[in-house]
Formats: sequence, structure tokens, C-alpha cells
Amino acid sequence: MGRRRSETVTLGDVAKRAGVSIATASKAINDRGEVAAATRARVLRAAAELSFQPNILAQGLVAGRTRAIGLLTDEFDGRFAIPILLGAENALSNQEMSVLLCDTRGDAIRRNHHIRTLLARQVDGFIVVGDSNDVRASLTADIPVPAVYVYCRSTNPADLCLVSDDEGGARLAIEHLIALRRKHIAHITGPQSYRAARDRAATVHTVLAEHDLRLAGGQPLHGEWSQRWGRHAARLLIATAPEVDAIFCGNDQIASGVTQALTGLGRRVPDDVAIVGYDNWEIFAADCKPPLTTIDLNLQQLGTTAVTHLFAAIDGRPATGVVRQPCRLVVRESTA
Amino acid sequence: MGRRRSETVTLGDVAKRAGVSIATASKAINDRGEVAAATRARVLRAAAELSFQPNILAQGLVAGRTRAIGLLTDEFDGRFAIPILLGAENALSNQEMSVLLCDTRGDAIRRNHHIRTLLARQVDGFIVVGDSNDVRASLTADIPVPAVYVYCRSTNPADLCLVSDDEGGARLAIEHLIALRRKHIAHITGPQSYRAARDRAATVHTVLAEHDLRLAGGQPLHGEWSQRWGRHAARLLIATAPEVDAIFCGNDQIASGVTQALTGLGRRVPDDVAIVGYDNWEIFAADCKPPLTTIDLNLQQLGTTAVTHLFAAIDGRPATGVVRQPCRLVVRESTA
DNA sequence: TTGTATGCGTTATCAA
DNA sequence: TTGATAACGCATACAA
Repeated sequence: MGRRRSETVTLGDVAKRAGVSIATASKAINDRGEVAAATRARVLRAAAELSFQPNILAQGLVAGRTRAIGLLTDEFDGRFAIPILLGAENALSNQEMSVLLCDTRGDAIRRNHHIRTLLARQVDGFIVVGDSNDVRASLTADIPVPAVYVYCRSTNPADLCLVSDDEGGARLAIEHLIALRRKHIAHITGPQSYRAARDRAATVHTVLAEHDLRLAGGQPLHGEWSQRWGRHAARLLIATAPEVDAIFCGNDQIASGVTQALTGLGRRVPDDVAIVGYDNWEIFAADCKPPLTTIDLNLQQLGTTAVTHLFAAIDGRPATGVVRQPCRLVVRESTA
Repeated sequence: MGRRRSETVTLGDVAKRAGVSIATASKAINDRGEVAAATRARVLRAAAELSFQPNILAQGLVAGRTRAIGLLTDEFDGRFAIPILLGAENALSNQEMSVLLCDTRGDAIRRNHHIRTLLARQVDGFIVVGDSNDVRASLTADIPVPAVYVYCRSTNPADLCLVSDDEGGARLAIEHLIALRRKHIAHITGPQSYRAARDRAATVHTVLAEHDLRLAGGQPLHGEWSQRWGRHAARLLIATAPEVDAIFCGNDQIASGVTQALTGLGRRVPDDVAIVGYDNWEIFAADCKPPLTTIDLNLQQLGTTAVTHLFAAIDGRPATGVVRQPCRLVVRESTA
């Protein structure tokens, strides 16, 4: 049964056509010095004429490496995983590495199954993409290759985890509003169960205090990550703290809802109230009316960084601990 | 140099521990009948004790198949590719197949490079995910394995292309509005350069005509796929065709913008004007005020279907032509 | 500089 | 029922 696709051309075919042995052909193609220039040229021409492609399976079998890595994600329909994955895929393919994608759908059995499969495929390493909030069971004990955790934490402090710098992002937002001379700054954000929401809220307090300010409304308004909550919270806020002249929102959807509600209440953005969102999800931020100033997480860069670290680890120079990826302020009309 | 990870356990290790030859161990593990029950049990136990995982590279080398497929996408940050990819990945992993992911970023060189790499990795087939609008150069001539095109067309009519049923989707929307006794139905949609926009607009005309109705405003309003265009078009429409009592929008973002603008103009949704969106992108459709009735493309199912067809093709039963995936009406408050 | 021979881990053939 | 042995395609000591 078709154990070999007839058209497949192997190193043997190349060698035959060039009139040399397989060993010589191999050396020529892999540019090992021990071959005469003329021979090398003959081999390369033969290879080109036959469109020879070395079988990566065979190479991997002998080398013990496959130039492939496993990308593990729990819920990759979430919008955060995508840019990370994209950044990683890009960086990897620049290094001639392939990506084996596995979505575990939050199912531990599925996850273990995927890990076993990937190991059976002899991947050279793992990138684990999380959802920022939860802590992932460390793979380190179960696998013989390096792993890097992105946008999540691992249970093992000796693992390398790359996360977004929530404190830095919140600081960027608040200092921007303060620079605009806003004095009554409020914070509408997502559930307190989210670490990101808690960390950023804490930083909001800190930065305001550094400038002798207090949060308008006294406390952050915790709710959902939705436009609906934004609309609702904005009305609450105007009722309880009508002096508010700036709102830092936990994501762009909330900011969009806030903006809609404020406009409905007759407040002008940014003249009466400046708005800053979070995530720079362009479909919301740039298409809002007015377009939203927001914080970009540099997620794609996060994916790229992960690859860099994974390569270092594969080369025997592993890093460790939690690394924070800086955010970036994107100024649009909502604070212009 | 480290040509083998020391901990790796091979079939030889299992065989030794079970006190049999490698050949016998292989037969026992692969359940080939020609082995005594007791021996088989011994081998399986040894394998379990050593957590033996067969090396898929070696298996693939001898079998000529790898149980891996290549997933090629041009711009996978677009939101349509994601659910398709998710559906495909899910179906594939259910069949113990792995996915090699490649994003070509619309670059032909990159694309060819990826294809060569995937072939060198001996993938058993390809799934090509497009962006619905453009026609993809057929791979068939260049590759020795089957390919299925999803959410795009191929230049070769003999290829199998899976697309969304735009006509059916538009029909669902318009017939829904007609069933609600709306008489003045308008259509606000994306650029005419998009095949989907053209096909749906044509169907809108057809279905209205079937019910002796004409489009409110006379012509579809073609613009961008954005909220901004939705807001703008809604104001245009109210100015030129104030009698409008229903609007079918080309996507959920346009519908969201339309809804915002209508609300600002004092029209109630759905009482004065019913709205239907397209795509069922929940983050927009379900979080709109009011939540949007919309058309779901069943993209995940599209991915699953692609895998089914790819398997058939790999098994020597290829299909051909353009297959349309039916859409689904999702009713929410904007037409309730 | 070139070629021979061996091994990577597995499956399959065929003798024993 | 079992076990040598030969592939699969490639890379590499080592001999020539």
C-alpha cells in the first residue's frame, strides 16, 4: 500500500544523477567542506533539476530534533491568544521552524493527550498560551524538552512565564489623563476575579496618590468585560460622581459602552469627559465614536519574545521567572 | 551531539523488558493477530511501565504517511479564519491527526516556502483557508497530496471549495423581516468589491420581488464593513427614505452602528425599525443595545466539513466543485 | 576528496 | 507463534 508517493525524489536520486555516492551528495547539499567545488556544483544542480526536498522526518530521526514546536492553547477563540500565536508563528517560521497547533478547550484529558502526541512527534519545545488569569500546571516535570508560558503563569516558579505588564499599562493610562489636567478620574473595569483587573485597579490608586488625587467615585467599578456593563456603569457614575472628567476603562468594549452612554447623557467626549480604553482592539477602539485612546498590550511582540526565549532554552540557556512585556499608549480622539 | 534524548524509551527497550524481539513487540503493540495472548500482555505491560510512545517520525518514515496536515491561511488575524481553523483542528485531533499551522500573510513567496516545508514534512494533505472574497491559486498541480479550500475559491474548478451560502443567508434575513410584516426594508452593507456583498444584495432584490416589495431607498447602500459606515448610512437613509421600518445590514458592526445612529435619531429598535445583522459575531451582536438578530455562518462547521472531505480525498475519494455551507438565523431583540 | 557502512525507531516480510 | 532482517531517507564516522 503506497508506502511511498511515486513522485518523491530522494537523496539517492540526486546522487545517482550527479554520479556520486549518497554520502557525497549529502555533504554537498549540507555544505560540509569536505567536497570538491566541482562535485558540489554537480550535486546542487542535480538537486535543483529534480526539485529535491530532503525528507524532514528522516532528518529528524537521525538528528533527534525536528525543528518543530508545539503550541498549546486552552481557549484560542479568545481574542488574546490570536496575536500571540501570530507573533510566535511568524518568529518561528523566520527560523525555519514549524508550528504544531493544539487547542485543548480547557479539557485536561485532551491536553495531556496532545502533549503526548506532540512528544511522540519529537517536537523540540513547547509554547503554552494561557488566558492571563489562571495559573497553568507546569509541564516541566512531564516533558524532556523546554517550555515557555505566555500570557499566563505556571505553577513552577522555575518556569519562564511571559505576561503583560498590567501595572505599567495602568500607569500609562492614568499618567496620560493626569498630564491632560484631569482631576476627577474614575475607573470602570472587569470582574474582581481577574488578576489583571485587580492589579490595574491597585496601580490606579497608587498613581493617583502619587499626584495627590483620589479616584472619582471612591472605588473602581467592577463588573463585566462588556459594552453593556460600560453603558450601565457610566450612568451609575454620572449619578454618583457628576464631577467626573475622565474615565479609565478596563477594556475597549467597556470604554465603547461608556462612550455611548455618556453621549446619550449629553456629555461630550473628550471635552467633558476623557476616555481611555485598554487592549487596543482596533475593531472597537478605532471604530468607536470618537476613536478611543487605549493601551496596546504588544501581544504579537509577546509571541515573538516567547520564541526567542524558547530558542535560548533549546540551546541550553533557559531563563526563569516572570517577565513582563511593556505596554504602549495609543492616543486617539477620546482624549485628544 | 545529543542525537538522542537520553530518557527516550524505544520499542527496543520495551522488547527487552518483555523478553521478546522487537518484531514481536511491534506486533503486540499494533494488535496484529499473530502473537500469543500471554506474550501480548507481557509486551503491553512493559510498554505501560516504561510509558512507551512510538516515535511518529519513524512510523511516518516507513508508512509514508504522517497523520499530519498542513493548514494554510493568508491572513489569519481576520476573524473568519479563527472559527474555521478551530473547527478543523477539533475534527482533526478527534481523528488523531496533528495540524501544522502556516500563516502566509498574503505573501506568495512565503506561501510557497511554507508549502515546500510542509511537503518536506510529509503532510498527508492541505486545508487552505481564505478570506471569502478572493480566488486562490490552485495547489493541485504542485503537490502530491489532496487539498481542500475553505471560505475561498480555487482557480481550478476540479478542486473542492467550501464556502458560506451567501444567497441562503440573505434570504433567511429578508424572509424573517417580511414575516414580521415589514414593508420598507433597506440594505446597508460593505463594499461592492466584495463578492459576498454583491451576492447578498442580489438575493435581497430577488426575495423582495418574490413578495412584491421593493428595497427602501431603491438601492443597497454600499460602504465599509464598519460601525462608522453604519452610523453614517443610517442617517443618510432616514433622510432619504424616512418610511423605512427594517434594515438588513451586511455585518454586525454595521448593524451596531446603525442601531446607535437610529437610537440617537429617536427611532426605536425594533418597534420603529427592525435590524438584522450578519456574521453573529457575538461580541458585537449579543452585546449590542438591543441585542442583534443576525445570520450565523456556521464557520466552525465549515472547518469540520473541510476535514471530512479532506479525509475522503486522502482515502482516494476526492470531491470536486463548490459546496455551500448553509447559514442559520439567530433571533434576538432587534427584531423581536 | 570520495565512498562504504552504520544507525536513527519503526513496520513488514519471510524463515524458522 | 516468534524472530532475524530488510526497508524507509538521511547523516556521519571512518576507510579508502
